[in-house]
Amino acid sequence: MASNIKMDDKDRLIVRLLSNDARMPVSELSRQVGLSGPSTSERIRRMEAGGIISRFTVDLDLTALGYPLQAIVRIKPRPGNMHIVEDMILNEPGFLDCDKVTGEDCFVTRLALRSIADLDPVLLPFHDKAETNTAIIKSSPLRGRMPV
Amino acid sequence: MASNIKMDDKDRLIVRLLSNDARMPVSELSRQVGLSGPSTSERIRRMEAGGIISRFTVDLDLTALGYPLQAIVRIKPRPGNMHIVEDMILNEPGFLDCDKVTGEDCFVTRLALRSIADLDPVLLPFHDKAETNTAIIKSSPLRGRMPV
DNA sequence: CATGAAAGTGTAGACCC
DNA sequence: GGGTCTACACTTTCATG
Repeated sequence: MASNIKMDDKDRLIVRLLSNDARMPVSELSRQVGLSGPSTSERIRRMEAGGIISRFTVDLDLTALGYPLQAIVRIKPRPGNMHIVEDMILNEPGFLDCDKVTGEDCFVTRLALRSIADLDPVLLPFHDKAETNTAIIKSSPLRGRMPV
Repeated sequence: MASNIKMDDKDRLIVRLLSNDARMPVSELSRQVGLSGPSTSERIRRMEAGGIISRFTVDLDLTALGYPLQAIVRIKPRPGNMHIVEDMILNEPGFLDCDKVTGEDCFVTRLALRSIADLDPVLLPFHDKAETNTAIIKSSPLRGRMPV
């Protein structure tokens, strides 16, 4: 297990700057943080090795990609259908997130759609193996924030 | 609204490579895509301008940051408390996502916790303004996938 | 979309506190 | 142990075909 790496304020600033622009050059990062280039590189490398930074990636705009609609779908498999339902979720590319949770529902998922007409066809195969509850997302006041 | 940019296979490959490592140099990207450096840079710029790429960022590991627990919390404000409840969510740093949805619940949120003991104190202030329903996340078979 | 020169950037080794 | 400095190799950018 990743032994808990300790972060100081400079580490936190580096992470915050990289969150806004992961391609920011080390030279500019170091300027804003107040360290030399090599020190800044070394801190980034340590945070990657320590597992704090799991990867550098891009945020894609689903609307621009042709998926202007999203829904939260809670899925409760009927007895004996747990694994098959999980596989069905993983194999339907529209599902973006899937969390296995305690409580009444078993899966809470996020589904991307090209149009509302696509909702029924996507959920239809589930209806003999699970109960589903769908809520269309009207807006997302908060996405992907990190705790301070 | 972002006029729908058309992407070809090379664009999709660029995006896929950048998703795995947003700091990959353009030189290596261009090698793998089979284009010159400037052409590759230009495609990245176009996808940023067209809104397909909303930003370059880092994925942080919440467990390594000291938040090993997450929960899905559905929040249904009592009449008249809609805006106050939304503000309370935005002002509690533990909430990572908040979606406003149709249906019975109004907000579906994702909450990060340092320990299970922190759940009650975080939700306590909501109890006179909303009904909440909490499901602890046992595992996340799928996080942040993009539709093919 | 590719090429080539100029400017900028990252990395490694030696050194310091 | 962590930080800095310098120099060299690599990368990006811009103008041009």
